[in-house]
Amino acid sequence: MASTLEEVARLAGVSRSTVSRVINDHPSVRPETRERVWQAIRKSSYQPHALARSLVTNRTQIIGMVIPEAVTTLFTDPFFPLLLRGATEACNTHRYQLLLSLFDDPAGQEAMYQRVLRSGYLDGVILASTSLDDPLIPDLLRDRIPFVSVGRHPNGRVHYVDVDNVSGARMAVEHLIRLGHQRIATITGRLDMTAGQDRLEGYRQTLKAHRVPAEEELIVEGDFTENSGMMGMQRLLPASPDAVFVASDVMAIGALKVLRQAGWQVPQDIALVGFDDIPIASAIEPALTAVRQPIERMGSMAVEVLLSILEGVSEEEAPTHRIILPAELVIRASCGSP
Amino acid sequence: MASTLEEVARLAGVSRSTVSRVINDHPSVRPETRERVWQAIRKSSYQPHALARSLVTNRTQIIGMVIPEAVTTLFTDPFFPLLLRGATEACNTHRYQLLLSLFDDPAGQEAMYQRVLRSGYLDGVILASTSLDDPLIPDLLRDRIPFVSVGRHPNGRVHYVDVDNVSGARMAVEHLIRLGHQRIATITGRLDMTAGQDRLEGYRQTLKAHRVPAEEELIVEGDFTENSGMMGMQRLLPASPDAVFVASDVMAIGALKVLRQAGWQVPQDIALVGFDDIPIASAIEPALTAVRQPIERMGSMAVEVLLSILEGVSEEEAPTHRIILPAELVIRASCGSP
DNA sequence: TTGTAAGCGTTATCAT
DNA sequence: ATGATAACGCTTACAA
Repeated sequence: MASTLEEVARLAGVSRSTVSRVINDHPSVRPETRERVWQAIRKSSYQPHALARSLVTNRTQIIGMVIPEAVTTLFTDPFFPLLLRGATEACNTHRYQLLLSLFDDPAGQEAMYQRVLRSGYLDGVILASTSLDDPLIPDLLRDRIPFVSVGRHPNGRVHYVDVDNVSGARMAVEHLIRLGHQRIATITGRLDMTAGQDRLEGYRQTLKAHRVPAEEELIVEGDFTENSGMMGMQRLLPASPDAVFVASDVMAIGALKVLRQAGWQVPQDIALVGFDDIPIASAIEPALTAVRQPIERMGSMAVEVLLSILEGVSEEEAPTHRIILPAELVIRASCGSP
Repeated sequence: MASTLEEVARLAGVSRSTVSRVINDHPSVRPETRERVWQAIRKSSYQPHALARSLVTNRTQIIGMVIPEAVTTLFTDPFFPLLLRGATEACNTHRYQLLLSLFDDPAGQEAMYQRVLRSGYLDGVILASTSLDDPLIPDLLRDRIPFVSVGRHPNGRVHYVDVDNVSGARMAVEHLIRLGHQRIATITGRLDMTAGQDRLEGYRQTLKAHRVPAEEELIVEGDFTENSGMMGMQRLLPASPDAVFVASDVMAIGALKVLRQAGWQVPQDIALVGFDDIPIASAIEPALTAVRQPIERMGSMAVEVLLSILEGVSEEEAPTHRIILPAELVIRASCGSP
């Protein structure tokens, strides 16, 4: 069934090398030979053995998508599916494959790193949602494994693709201020991730710019999960904010549940803005005003950037790619109208 | 950096074979030799080259997860992320890797099939949500590529893992009947998939069992997308059903939107039951009563079954694995109470 | 217990 | 333009 170069060669009455040349579109093959070889290839329904090829070319056409341990629980968040879809789309157009690695336990992560990342199976890696202190990044740098991070990273050698979290948060909070809200609270994302930090930063900047005093009791830390959104809202209630900027839609849904239970009306009693604009945002009651990030686009861009690095002519210190995509505010019902 | 067996062997003063034996835990290596070799391995931070190994063992420890073209748009449905999570989990415990293939266009699918499935990169494949007439299944059978389908398939040689769709649907409709509903409609799933067929079958069986006449105007076909749920509900309104069994939660959300717009109260004016019990089901207002399927479990089971096939001693006609996991009815607010 | 050597199916270099 | 032949890094008989 799985025929080899050798058999095709015999069938066509040429040598392995010639068949190989035909397969790889090498110019110096006489047209009639080429045709004869193609016939033999079709006849034997030959398919090159990717492994054997990779062994010599040092290219597998496979890139890894690594999502570290801590976020695995988060996988129900539509963020990852969308990211994946963008990434696979780009892979498809470039005839690359995507190997998905969800690291589940911290112990396994190191083992996985050795086994997968250093095994020669991958041409490069996309890293999603890593925390700032994730050992993966230094490891990858040390081993010179080409990778692109989805999410800003301070290290100057890390290529990344990100959304403009700071200005996204600013747009959200400015919207709330414009609507006349005074006590604007926030439920932050994980603060050991730049996305969490940046969204908080945008929140702070906006309050400052509008001379609204930042009260620490109006800032509670979440971790992007729905549950942390519920806990956060719970802790916020006593401070009686009149608006909350929630750093992710999933957390906003959690917050909404708590508000409903506590008998607060949204947006009458309190306004809510989310971040992400995942599909459910428009399905819930009231429809959620949210900062939209181009998640799919980030996935495909990450792949594009990685491939451009892989095809980089000069191994030597090429510039670090740092791509920031714009965010956008989608206004729905959860903030009411002015 | 990437050292080879050869170098380790030189460092330890033994031959390549011995190092190979140590790496592969072959028993016949003298303990002291083994120790010496391990030291050399650590010292050179040697990592076996997976490709080279695979070339000779004919095993890559990679399995593919294939999601055909038509469903790619569906990828925002939490079904797939959950399935993926289950699958990766099982892969992690068995030290396998998962290669994700989303086929985006029908044209590309054939090319992809040749390139990926027949290239020798995969030990086996998990197939998700294929339609009955997808050419992939006959192709895989012909090429004797080991695979497991997530979702029942009538071909007797297809191994599969599925949820008990018929009895799940029965539970849903029986619940509605128990609550006194008379005009029970259904928005079906894609009828070119067994999941869609089976859920409709369960609906029909139950009506029959309870001597409720099946009116064809109460049956509309959907395709599992939210949009088809909206369209389906739209078409159902004139028939004024007092309950709807919707074959997926995502469609139920679409139906809910239409009902809201039309001014129908759920559950006062009409009851709604979904299928899947994805996380949002409990987040929306009113919380959705739904048939729960163990999606993650299906993902991990599919992997387990595939691996058991791969490790199957006798290539010869082993029995076809057909695993049906139980469904469960989760009662919430969308049907009201008796 | 250990080493030698023959592959695995390609690509790539060098003659011809 | 084509064909030998040597890698690529590993496993695995077969010998010793």
